[in-house]
Formats: sequence, C-alpha cells, structure tokens
Amino acid sequence: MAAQRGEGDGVVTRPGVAGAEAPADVRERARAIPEAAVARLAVYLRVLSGMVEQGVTTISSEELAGAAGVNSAKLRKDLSYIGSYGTRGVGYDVEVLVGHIERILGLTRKHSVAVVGIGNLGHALANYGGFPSRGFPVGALFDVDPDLTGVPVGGIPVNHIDDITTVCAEREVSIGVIATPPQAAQAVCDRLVSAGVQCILNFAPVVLQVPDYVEVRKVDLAVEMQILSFHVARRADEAAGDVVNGIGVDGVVIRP
Amino acid sequence: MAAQRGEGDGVVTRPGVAGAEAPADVRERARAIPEAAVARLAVYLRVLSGMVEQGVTTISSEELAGAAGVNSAKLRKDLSYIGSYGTRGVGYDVEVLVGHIERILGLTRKHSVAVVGIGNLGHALANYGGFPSRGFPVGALFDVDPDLTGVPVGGIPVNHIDDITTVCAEREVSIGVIATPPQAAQAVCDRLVSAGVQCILNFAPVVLQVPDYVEVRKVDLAVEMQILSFHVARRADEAAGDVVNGIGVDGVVIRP
DNA sequence: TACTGTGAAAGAATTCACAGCC
DNA sequence: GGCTGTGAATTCTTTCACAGTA
Repeated sequence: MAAQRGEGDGVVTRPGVAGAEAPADVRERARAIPEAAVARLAVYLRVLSGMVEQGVTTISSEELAGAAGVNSAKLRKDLSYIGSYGTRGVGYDVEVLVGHIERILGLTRKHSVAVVGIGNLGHALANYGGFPSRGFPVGALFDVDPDLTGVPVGGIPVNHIDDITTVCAEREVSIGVIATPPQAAQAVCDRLVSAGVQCILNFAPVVLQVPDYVEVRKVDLAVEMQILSFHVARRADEAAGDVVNGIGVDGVVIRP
Repeated sequence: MAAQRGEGDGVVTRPGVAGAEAPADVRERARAIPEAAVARLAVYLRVLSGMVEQGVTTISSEELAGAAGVNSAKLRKDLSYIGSYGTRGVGYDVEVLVGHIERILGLTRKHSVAVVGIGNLGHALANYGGFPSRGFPVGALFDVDPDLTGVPVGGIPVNHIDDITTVCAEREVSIGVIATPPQAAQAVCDRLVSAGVQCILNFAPVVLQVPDYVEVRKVDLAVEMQILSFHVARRADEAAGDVVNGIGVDGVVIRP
C-alpha cells in the first residue's frame, strides 16, 4: 500500500488521555474504523453496486467476501465497524448495505475534485468517467502552461495554476489530485493546502511534506512496480532453491 | 494500499521450523522482509537516488526518515531487514544503501512490462518515462482494437490482444499491467496468467481472481477517492463537533 | 559523541471460533 | 441449519529504549 499516511495524521486516536474529557463522540467512532477497513469498504461497495445491477437483493458474508477477494471473517468484522445490518441465517440486504457504506464513506455529498497537471496522466484523469459517476465531479483543472489555459479537457477549461487559490475556493474543491512532474509537486501541494484543500491524491513520485491536518494518499507506479519486482525476484530464488519435502533451503515453507 | 494481496500466498514464513538448519541466506532474508517494509524500501530508494544526484554521500537514519516521511526507528528496522550496512556514529553510505536496496528489490535485472489496454491510461503508461528509466522497459502493448494494431505508442507498436501469449513469451514479459475497461479485465488477466505472467498491476476497478502463485497489486482510483472522501467527511463531522449523547449528525451511533 | 542495530513492549489488524438469532 | 456479530487468540507492524560501536 501504499498510502502516504504520515504519522502525522493530526487526528489520532488517543486511547485514554486523562483530563481531556472527550464527549465520547463521532470523532472517536468515525476514527474507530481502522484505515485498512475503510479501504476495503470501498471495495465492498463496488462489488455490491455490481450486485444491485444484477438484481441480487441479498448476499451472505461468504459470497461477498469471495467477490471482494477477502476472507469472510474479515468482511464481517469490517461491516461490524459500521453497524449491524445483517440478518442471522440470511445475510445482508444488498441495497441497505450500499446505503450504509456510502454514508460512512461520505459519498452522500459530492466532492469536487481539482486535477493539477494536464499532461498525459492529467488528461487521462480528466476524461476518466469513473470520477463523476461515483460522486466526484471534476470541478477544476490546472496547468502551468499558459497555452493550455482555456482549452477544454474532458469538458472543463483548464485554468492557469496561478489562479489555483481563487478557483479552488470558488468551486469548493475538497480533493486535489496532483499529476505534475515530480519537481513541481511540492509547490503545487503547498498551493493546494493554502487554498484550503485538505485531502490530496498524489501521483507524482515524491514524498509530500504537509501539515498534520492534511490527508495525503499516494499512487506511485514506480513503487508498485518495484514491489512486484521484489516478488518476481523472490519467485526466481524459490525456483532456484532446492525444496525438500515442502521445506526450502532455509526453513522457508513452500507448500504446507 | 491498498494492495490486492491474496490470502493465499503459498509461501509462508514459519518462525522456527526445527530441523532445517538455515544457512542464513538471501531467500530466508528475502521472505523475512515484511510486505509493509518492502513498499517503504522502494520509497527510500527513490529518496536516496535523489541524494546521489545531489552529491550527498552519507546520511543518517533521522535525515533519511524525514525525507521519506517515516519515523527513524521504523526506517532503521526496515533497513535492518536487509542487513547492517550503516556505520554507528556516522550513518549510511548513500551509494552502498542504494545498491543493497536495488539488489533486494530485484532491480538488478530488467523486468519487461506489458501494458494491456491502450486507452487514455494505457497511453499515459506507455509514455511514462519513469518505467524504463527505473529498470522496467515496456516490452509490449496490447489492445483489442484491430485499428490500433501496429500503431506505435511511446515507440512500441501495439499488438493485438489475441497474440498476447506468444508475444509475452517471446519478449519475456514478467509484469503485466492491466489498463482495460473493467469488463475486460478478468479475461485479460486470465490470458496474462496463462501466458506465464505471475505479477500483475491492475488499474481496472475490479477484483481479479487469480491462482495463488500470481501476485496482484491494484491501483484503484475510485477506492483512493473514497478513502479521501471518508476523511473529508470525518473532518466535517469533527468541525461540526456537536454530538448529542453519543448520536452523531446523521444518526451514526457513536457510543452505545 | 553520535549514531546504528535490535530485543522487547505496545499497538493494529487479522483470524478463529462460537454464542446468538432467524 | 445457516449465517451474523464479536470476544479472544494470533499474527503482523510499529515504536521504544538502550546496548554497542566507530
């Protein structure tokens, strides 16, 4: 995973801070959903949406887990973080579940997205139908290149990056997507942050430094490729290694 | 991450297998590195490469950790998984470290990459300079559209997807990148797998079903956006703040 | 002195396994 | 009988804190 989730999350669960009498609250609870579970909820949501389209009305944890590629205990635990909406002996009502996951993920409101950097990737993102259809309308595009200013991409005219603060404020951008070359990314990030954007999706291969209250997630192709490379290498080593009754050269168990 | 990592990894580390006297070798090491650490090693590598370019020769765990956005204890532990290459009282030699991380990540060999699906994203990927420069030459491109066959994209002519098996074998593709529409992704994946590709990077918003021995990582924009949405919502809730005895804004029960 | 390397402790996430309900 | 929801057990990850060393 690959997310850049700084240790500086700003909002951190504080197990038991004496003194600060937290009015046992939303904060706690919302935050009580483990990060890992949130990511999976989004996956369940997609699978469930597919089910709705197919006319499926009810689904068991086993089935849903299979379709989502996780094990069923994990799925049930994940769902239990958001409440108890299943029926014992029966399963979950697909539409009900969709509704609750959407609510928890905050998808009941629209989140306007700004894409910064209209190169190859920026174009692809601006044209990516998956954003608007899922409640993430692309509200603004930015680039440094003055020649691009005013040119519509995916139906939206590109703004010059110098206007980022005003435009983001006007259009109530809540999520910024950085698709610039790496050299520009930190500066762009700083501008987004000073424009009030608190959630950033970063495609540039750099580690962004942000204040604690800003949430950054990153999508880093090089890192993903290198992780795969690691696995390729591991495989090669295994193949090379003699394996005697299921136990590799060094006690690594190959097939239990 | 958000990585699709099958629970079936086939190879499992068993802490202490009696009998097999481990000649503490690479394989042992390789698999002993936690998945989470592997992802970070790739990040350290990039930061370090930047350092090399700037002429930095030595770096402390504190500095490197700062630049990579992690804490220094974690960094040292991560590096300790690959060996002890630092000097107490001094720090790490940047080039030495680069060398060792590259070795561990399997970057000493080239990994030929095939991109399937030459739409917006596929184009962006085929033209993405970061792949080849980092040891991942794009070796093949595929698409269903016969009109694209033979058209060069990023310098490489597109092949028809029906030729995937032969072309992948010929060009020794070790990593497949799926950038097709979701409907096509599973079929493409199956073809890649039967062509012998064991590592897949999936951009399509679907959960791929693969045999245990295949490693899949996924990059899922919708999921990333939704995770950010969750955080936007959490922030809003916090800001709104008021919680009346355990019941949040929209009826979320915060504390029973 | 200034830093690494690492056991041991703490904290998260995952999985087990079963009580409880339909 | 079949399936959910969840404490308890387990495994994985992070952090602490300090011994060890150039």
